[in-house]
This record gives sequence, C-alpha cells and structure tokens, in this order.
Amino acid sequence: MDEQRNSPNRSSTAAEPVRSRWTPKPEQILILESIFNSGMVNPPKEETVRIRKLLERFGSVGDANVFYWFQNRRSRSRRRQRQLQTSGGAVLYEPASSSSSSTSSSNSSGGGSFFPCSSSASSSFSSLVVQHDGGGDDLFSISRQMGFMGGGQNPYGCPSLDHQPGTITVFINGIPSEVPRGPIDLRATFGQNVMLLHSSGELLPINEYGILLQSLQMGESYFLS
Amino acid sequence: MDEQRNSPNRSSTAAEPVRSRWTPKPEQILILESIFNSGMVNPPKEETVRIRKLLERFGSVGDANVFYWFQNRRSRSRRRQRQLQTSGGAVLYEPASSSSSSTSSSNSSGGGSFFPCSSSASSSFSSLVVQHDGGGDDLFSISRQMGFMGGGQNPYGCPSLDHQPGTITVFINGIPSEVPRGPIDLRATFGQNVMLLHSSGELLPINEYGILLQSLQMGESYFLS
DNA sequence: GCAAATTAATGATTTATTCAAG
DNA sequence: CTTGAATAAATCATTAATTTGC
Repeated sequence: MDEQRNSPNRSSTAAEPVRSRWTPKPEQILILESIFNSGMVNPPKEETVRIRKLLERFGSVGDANVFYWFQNRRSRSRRRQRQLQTSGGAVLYEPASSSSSSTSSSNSSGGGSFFPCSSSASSSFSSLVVQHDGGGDDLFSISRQMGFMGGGQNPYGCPSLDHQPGTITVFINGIPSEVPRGPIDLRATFGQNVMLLHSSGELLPINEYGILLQSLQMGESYFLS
Repeated sequence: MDEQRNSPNRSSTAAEPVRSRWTPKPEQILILESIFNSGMVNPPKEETVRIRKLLERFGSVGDANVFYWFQNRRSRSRRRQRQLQTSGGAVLYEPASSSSSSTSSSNSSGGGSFFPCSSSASSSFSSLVVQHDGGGDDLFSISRQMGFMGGGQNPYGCPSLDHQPGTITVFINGIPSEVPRGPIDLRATFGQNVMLLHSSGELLPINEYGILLQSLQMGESYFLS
C-alpha cells in the first residue's frame, strides 16, 4: 500500500471524530464485482485509479475506497472458503449465503441497465442457476497477478468503454448455457467447492480465488464437480 | 491506511521489475526517532505530511515512506518486546543490540550538527549511559493516541523550527542527569525491561511503547528498575 | 585492500484481525 | 449483520553490514 488512513471527514468540534464511510452504489458494486470476478482480484495502483475513475460516474469515490474494497473482498472470500473447508463440505450448488431470505445483498439490487453498454453480456452469469451472492473464495496466497492485459486500455468486461463482444454457449452438465468469454469465477457462479471438468475428463485449472484461468470453449461440454 | 503500493519505479524494459526503496538519511532517521520517542508513535495523516516536509530538507521522501517507517517501527518494537517477554528477561542496562562491536547502526553516523538548532538540546538523551540503538519496545496495542499538542505548530522536539527550550536535571540512581523535558522513551534510553521509580516509591506510568507519559520533574530523584 | 558471498536490517506489500457505521 | 475502514502481524525483497578468500 501506500499512504494511510485518510479520515475523509473530521468533525469541526474535534471532540468526536464521527467518521462516515463510503456507501457504494449498486452500479459501483456491480462494476467492482465484475472486475473481481474477471480475475483481477488485486489491481495494482495504476488499475485502481482507473477503476476509481470508472466508479466516479456513479458517485464520488476515492482510490482508497477502491483499494479497501478489493482488500476486503479478497479477505472475506478467503475466510469464508476456509470456514467451508474445515466444517461441512461438498455442498454442491449451494447458494453459499448464510442469511435466509431474499438476500439481494450488495449487487443485483436495482433493476435497470446500469452501464452504457449494449445491454446484453455485461456480467451475465445470471443464466446459470444460483444468484451469486458474491461468495467467491480461495485458499492460500497470491503474489503479483498484476500485469494483466498488457499496456492497453480497458481490461475489464463491460464497464469499460470498448469491450469484447459477448458470451459464448457451452454445455454444462448437458445444459446449454451462456457464459461470458474470458475468466469465470467458478465459485461465485456455481457455489463453493466446485470443480469443472471438460468432457475429456480433464480438470480445468483455477487460481486461488476459484477463478478459471482460461475461457471455456464455445460449444464444448463441461461437467460440474 | 489509505492508498496502496506505489511502485515508485519501474524498469522500462519491463523484464526485470527491480524496484528500489527509500534509504533514509541518518538525519532523517534521527528526526523520525525523535518524534517516535517523543510519544507520537502513530502520527495521523496530517502530521505525516508535516513530518515528510521536515524530512525533505535532507533528501527526497514521500508521505508513504514516513507512514511505512512508523508502521514498521511500531511493529518491530512490539515484536522485540514480545520476544523479550517470553524468553530470558531482566537484563538491565543491556544495549539491546545483537551484533557485536561498534554498531554505528543507522543513525548517529556523521559527526556534525544536523539540525539548524541551537546545537544543544535537540534529541539529547545521550548524556545518559547507553548509546540507544533504537530498541524501544512495547506490549499490546494502541488506538488513537493522536491529538497530541492540540491545534498548534510543531509538536516535535528540535527538528521543528520553534522548539521548547531545553533539558532539565534530575537524579537517576543518585547520578545527576540531563534529560529532555517531556515524554521520554525509557527503554530506548536505558535498555529493555526497565522501570523508573520516583524517590517516593511510586512507579512512573509508561505507555505500551515504553514511553513515559509525563515529564520528569526538575531536581527530583528517580531509580531505575 | 577489494570484491564476491553471506548475513542482518529494514523498507514495502500482503494478509489477518478488529472496530464501528449503517 | 454486513461491510467499509483501520491497524497489526506476517511476509517479501532490497539494501547495508559483515565476512571470507584472494
């Protein structure tokens, strides 16, 4: 990291600090989740700034807020995964959430189309089963996954301006499914402790955050865990 | 904290990252130690900026460097103290250092007078026994000791511009000694695991970092450990 | 003396934990 | 109860001390 606590607001009376905190807009959370699930789980400073600028379209944010968000996202992902690991396991297709009812937690809150995108293929996933509650998880540690996407422009899916076309159709457990091209957050999509096998029997490699390292291939067949 | 890693330099060839790091000047270390030992162990952002500006008189520094320095100083203080706690203890007047000989470690390197001060009474201590190697230590945790010295100007001893006059004379173990007015880092001055008693028998309170919470009183007698 | 090799210090990064706003 | 913010602990990585062989 860099700097340190910012104390964005300080009461003038100096007696009671009473800080307030950033409350991310649903649109912002969608963007952040999208980026995280696209595999960029620990954006370097440079990227953080770009992300912040993106988010600012929907409300004021600081670089620090973005940094914190990713830090907490990683941390809590990992923790939940660990708890799952030690206690009951092998719950396939489980929504991963703890609280009961609707749990419109965080993203997927509002209804409308947020981004100035071509409506489809933003952070789809939705066509497949669970309403992912943002519970992608991992195990050990990672170092320097930065350097994604070379020198270029906008690495993330839709939130950016010029994005890659769209989704591809694959067969998962025999069911034709639309998935986005590129890395996929397996656990966030299908639930915890999930593995994906190609029809050849080969296990698809995922990183520590449960994200597929390569895109699924159009028209291919895969099987879950 | 705030931001995050900065990657101050990046090789243009992109093959070998080879980052370099800030190497504080002895003068800068003296200033930092002085501030830390004065009791400000976790300066808030605002203070950090002021400290950085001070340090810049002796070489380029960033706010982040200052923040890191205090963070590491606290952390390593605490760790060393913990190790002392668990293993052998009660080594009085021990220089706290591990390596053998002269150990002109870090600060106290050059000979001349660093600060544009009135030569005397900068970060004295020196008149008393051990050549403090910067081994002040503490125990558990602290939160918000900020708010020192009210709204004002320059809280630290000499490095700042307009400083408090000077030192006072007290008797320690019967020996007349010059100590600076204000908080004193007990362990850095006298060694690890040291306590100071007033001649009345009362134990002087120190904070978690081994720093006296109040100034010694001119002419009084104190006893070590 | 000196430079390569080794070790010790310490700046910078990441992870874990804790606190508190909402 | 969730989660943004802050901090501490652990770790990584580079720089300075030092040791060693010539």
